[in-house]
Amino acid sequence: MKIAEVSEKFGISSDTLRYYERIGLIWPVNRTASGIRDYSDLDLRRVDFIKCMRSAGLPVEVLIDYVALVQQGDETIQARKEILKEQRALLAARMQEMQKTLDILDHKIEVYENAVLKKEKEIMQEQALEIA
Amino acid sequence: MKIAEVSEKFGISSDTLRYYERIGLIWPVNRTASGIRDYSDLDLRRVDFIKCMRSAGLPVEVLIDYVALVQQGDETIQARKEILKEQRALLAARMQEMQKTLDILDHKIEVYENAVLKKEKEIMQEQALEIA
DNA sequence: CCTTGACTTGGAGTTAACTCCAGGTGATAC
DNA sequence: GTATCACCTGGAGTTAACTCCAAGTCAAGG
Repeated sequence: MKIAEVSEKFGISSDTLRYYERIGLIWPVNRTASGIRDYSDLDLRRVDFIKCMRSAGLPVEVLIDYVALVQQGDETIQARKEILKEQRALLAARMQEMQKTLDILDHKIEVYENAVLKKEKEIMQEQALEIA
Repeated sequence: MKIAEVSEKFGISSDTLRYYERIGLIWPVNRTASGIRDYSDLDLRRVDFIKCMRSAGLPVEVLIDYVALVQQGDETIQARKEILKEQRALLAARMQEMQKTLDILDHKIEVYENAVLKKEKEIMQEQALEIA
């Protein structure tokens, strides 16, 4: 699969895909004889993983470290697990913050809703007075 | 309340508080005769609101627009509600993305956990062989 | 065969959101 | 009263994460 197809498939620009590879966020992708990237199924799964992690806000730097550990083999399993656990905790904390904000937004929207309804009612009564 | 105290209370730097005021993210704060900011209770509630919205990732630019509408009075209630509803939807979508990532992280952590346990077991068996 | 278009690289530019700095003023501690 | 400290402003600098650009190479269509 060529870079433009991968870009299309995941909604990530070709520039970003090359950037990710350059900084070590995804493994080096196989090339055709003329040097053009040819993404394998494994490459696609790696892109998908990084896309998922990035979409949740995990920092690029942390993910680079993680990928480097994966490349170093089985000896780093413990270290990888620790990274994921830490990022999992941070993510859960962010989500809790966001839930708090969501609740406040819902409350404010409801208050505004009531304010709008009240105003409409007043206007209707004014119109009723005009007709009377 | 002086800026350093507000900074302490909310965990927002004085620089950021001044920056927020400068760009219109929070209302102008009352000053003492010599020009020093003196945050009122209302100011504190505004800071708290902005802190909450920012912590959930609502863009500064959107919040500036929202605050400007609040300052324009009751005529803008409908427009304000629309902004909040849109941001609420975006926030919920981000949270869903993050939940997906959280699930994947939990799965991976579990896989790593099992890998670590398996390795420990192998080592124990080796030790048992040595002793035997 | 030649043009068009997708690909390549290294490096520069952009964006959002702060964060820091220099230079200056007023208030407080000793 | 003087030294230190928090505060002020306008503007410059930083950081993360892309995003764009110039200049060059290769492959396929007409």
